[in-house]
Amino acid sequence: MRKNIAEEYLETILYLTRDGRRAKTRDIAQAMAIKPPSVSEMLLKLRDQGLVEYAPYEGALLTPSGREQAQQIERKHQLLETFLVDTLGVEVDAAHEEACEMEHTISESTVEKICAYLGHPRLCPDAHAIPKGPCCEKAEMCTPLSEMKEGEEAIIKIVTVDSSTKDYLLSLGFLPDVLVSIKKKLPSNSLLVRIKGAEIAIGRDIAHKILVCKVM
Amino acid sequence: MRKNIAEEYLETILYLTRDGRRAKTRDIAQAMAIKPPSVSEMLLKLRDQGLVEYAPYEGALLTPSGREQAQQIERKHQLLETFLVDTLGVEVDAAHEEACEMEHTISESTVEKICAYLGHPRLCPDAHAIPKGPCCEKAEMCTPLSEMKEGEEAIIKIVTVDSSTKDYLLSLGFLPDVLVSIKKKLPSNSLLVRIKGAEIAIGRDIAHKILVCKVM
DNA sequence: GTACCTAATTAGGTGTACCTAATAATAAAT
DNA sequence: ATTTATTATTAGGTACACCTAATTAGGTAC
Repeated sequence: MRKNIAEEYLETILYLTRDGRRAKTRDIAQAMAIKPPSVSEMLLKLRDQGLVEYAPYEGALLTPSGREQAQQIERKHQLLETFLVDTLGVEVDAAHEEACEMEHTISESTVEKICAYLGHPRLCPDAHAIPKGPCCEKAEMCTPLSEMKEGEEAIIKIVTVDSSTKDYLLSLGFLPDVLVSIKKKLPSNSLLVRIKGAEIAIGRDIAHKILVCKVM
Repeated sequence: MRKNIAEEYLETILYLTRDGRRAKTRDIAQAMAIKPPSVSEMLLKLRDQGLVEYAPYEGALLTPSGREQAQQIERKHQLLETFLVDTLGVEVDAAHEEACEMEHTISESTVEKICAYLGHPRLCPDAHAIPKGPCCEKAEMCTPLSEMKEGEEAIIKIVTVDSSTKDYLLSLGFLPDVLVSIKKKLPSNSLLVRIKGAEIAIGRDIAHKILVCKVM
């Protein structure tokens, strides 16, 4: 079974079962612009894979694992669409079409990076809610380094910056689970921090992208 | 013939003919991890589509139209890879793999937007040169609004900003081919410009993303 | 309860991209 | 020049996702 195709079915079934009812063969076929016999056939395969609950003449339902996969694809779609529209300025309709294709090729770890890049958005350009991902949960337990006050201490948790900045920060010792203390907040909103015994100045923009966990 | 698959063949042939020699069936098969008979078969189809020059036992060569398509995919790949690595901080190897998939799903117009977003980069993270696209040519004939001097006038050409900023600028009349004149350059590098009779302040960051053509 | 209608399934078939095994062409070696 | 090795092609077959046409199941009307 082709991965993209299975994903399309799962997405469609997720959509059609939103109201709690089982998805009918006919409706799945219609939504995917294919004929009902193709659906019957595929539902058997998806059932064998443990992705849908299905018995002939009774429609289909997602199993927990099928639902999880479907939701993950949907989230990929929404984050891609958000990125295309909000960051690149692609038209909403075109972005939707393109996200439909790209959602099957982007990896889990890359969507998480896009999510962080977009600041863990809660809404898609089409106004649908975007479910939280693992990156959102983590980010919620953290505060940007830029919001720390003088004298406070924190543990570095997530650093989401481009690769050259990342290399620079790594060379300074900015790794997850390392302790930093804020020595001074400069008027430009730059920070003077102490890390591994060295005092380092960090610009406002970068400090905003370093998420830390306050130490009480 | 599936689009993605044809594209994979074209890319492979482009790569294998870099040295001027014709691509051998065996080498194409090896590069694509498939068997030679599959290649022979597909080469006939690609020939019928006018994408490759091919005669049995003589290997394959790209036609002008095939070469153009192949180069376009290659450029998509490189820009995606650059984006993944430089902007999102994805590991180089993972980015390469992912770009291999995504290159077939991203549209021409969206790659152009990514290219502009990245500032028309000339090099890929893997050190290969990225060929110029139409957006690069246009951008070369323009200067960022932020580099204009007080008293100068210019025609707006390309505005590459996120969608909310775009809406804001549109409401002010920042459309292509509209004339702006720089009234004052503020110490913060913000600009006071005159557009359609109104005086408007534009921040440094936004001014950098508005490309204009100087009027002498 | 029977007739009827709609929806779903089964049966059988198509096109695509791959495969293996067998055959043919080219290139290299003696 | 003939044999040998390599490479390419042809022939025939598989898996997949779709299709149409025919059949069967389930719900509704009378």
